[in-house]
Amino acid sequence: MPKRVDHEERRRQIADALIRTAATRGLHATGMREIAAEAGVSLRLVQYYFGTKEELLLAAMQHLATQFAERATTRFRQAGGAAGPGGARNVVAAVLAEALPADDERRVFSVVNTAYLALSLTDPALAIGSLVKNSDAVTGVLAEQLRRSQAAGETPTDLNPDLEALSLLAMSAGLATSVLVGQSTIDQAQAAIDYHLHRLFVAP
Amino acid sequence: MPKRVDHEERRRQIADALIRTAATRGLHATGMREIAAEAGVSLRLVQYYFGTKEELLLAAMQHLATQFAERATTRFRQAGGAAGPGGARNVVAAVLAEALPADDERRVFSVVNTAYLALSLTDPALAIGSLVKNSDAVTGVLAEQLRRSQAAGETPTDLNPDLEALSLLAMSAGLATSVLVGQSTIDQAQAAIDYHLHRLFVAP
DNA sequence: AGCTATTTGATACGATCGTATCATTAAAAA
DNA sequence: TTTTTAATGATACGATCGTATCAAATAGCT
Repeated sequence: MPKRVDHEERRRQIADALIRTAATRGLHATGMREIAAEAGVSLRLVQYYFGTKEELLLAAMQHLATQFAERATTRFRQAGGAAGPGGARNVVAAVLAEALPADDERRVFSVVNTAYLALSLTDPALAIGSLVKNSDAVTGVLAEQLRRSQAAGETPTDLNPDLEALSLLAMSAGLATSVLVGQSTIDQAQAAIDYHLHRLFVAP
Repeated sequence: MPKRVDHEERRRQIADALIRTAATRGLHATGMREIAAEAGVSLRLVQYYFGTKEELLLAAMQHLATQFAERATTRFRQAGGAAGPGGARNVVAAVLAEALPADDERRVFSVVNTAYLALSLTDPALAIGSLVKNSDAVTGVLAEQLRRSQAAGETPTDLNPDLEALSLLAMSAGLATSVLVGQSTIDQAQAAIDYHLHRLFVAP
């Protein structure tokens, strides 16, 4: 038997290289040769693991969504999880804050995610699939947490969980791009999120 | 004296063609030849009015920002303007609703605007200039209107005008992209805006 | 050692892109 | 009618891109 290599690991490595270069040179301007150089492999190998560039783009998009989901999960677990009093606030705060480009890692995500978003609006082959499904699920989670918090008496009952969830997620996404273009600072964006958290969650 | 032509008009015409094709085929995928065909002129003429493609891209971005500002102005004037009771609400509602892709015209703006946003994040030559300045000015207007409404007793004094203005604009932008990707409908996005307007403006 | 999966190398092809360069025509104002 | 500007036409150039195609070399597992 010959050399054995984890194909998924290699694909992740190459996809990471794409994401990295796309964050600095732009997604559309990132070519196969540049990706190979960034990944430290040959152009031929990129073709070996991804037959076509479209396949690579799709895999990288999926990878980006997965990474984001993992980071969000980690963050809200570190915040104490969803159980017990104030748990709902932890979940909401974690999801909203995770979308902000607070450090280099998250900035890369925001930039490339925006690039994929723009690209998918006109390229039906990309179909945005992963990203939308992700956001859709998150919206449901937020609404559910708000309802749970309302039942626990920690959130005013006169607010609409569904509309709040939708607008909160839209707001965090909008704040992220606001920071990216330099219109507002990270602190301002975080302050806006905290401001709304204060409005949504009262003392238990 | 020879034939006289309004150069600015011609430039607008070509820039419009760029915006139109960019909304359907993508900004990066839109070539000079395609723009010329869409504008109904020769490729040579596009080169005549715009020496380089970068110049054309910048002019079209400026044009896009101008069109948006004009539409927003028209809308809030039709809503009764800023004077008198409830005027602040008119201004805020107009600005927020204008950002939503409610019809084809606004959808084109949202799509191309998103494309420019993504492009400017990695292309320093574009520098996003027009768009950011626009959003920055709008944020100031919103905050000012909220303060005025607070002074008139039509808005709760315990809310923060600056943070509200920043998050409202971020929210409308986020809602716009949410509609674009099909995650939510126009009605849901408008409902979210109305929901927050109800929270911000009470009976006089 | 031998088989096999992995990886690299060196190109080359066709297409498309932005840009440049010739020349010519159309038309309106003087 | 002359003059000047607007506009078109037909290409052509160099570059870059995704992709394909030849081949060879490397290295682990049995």
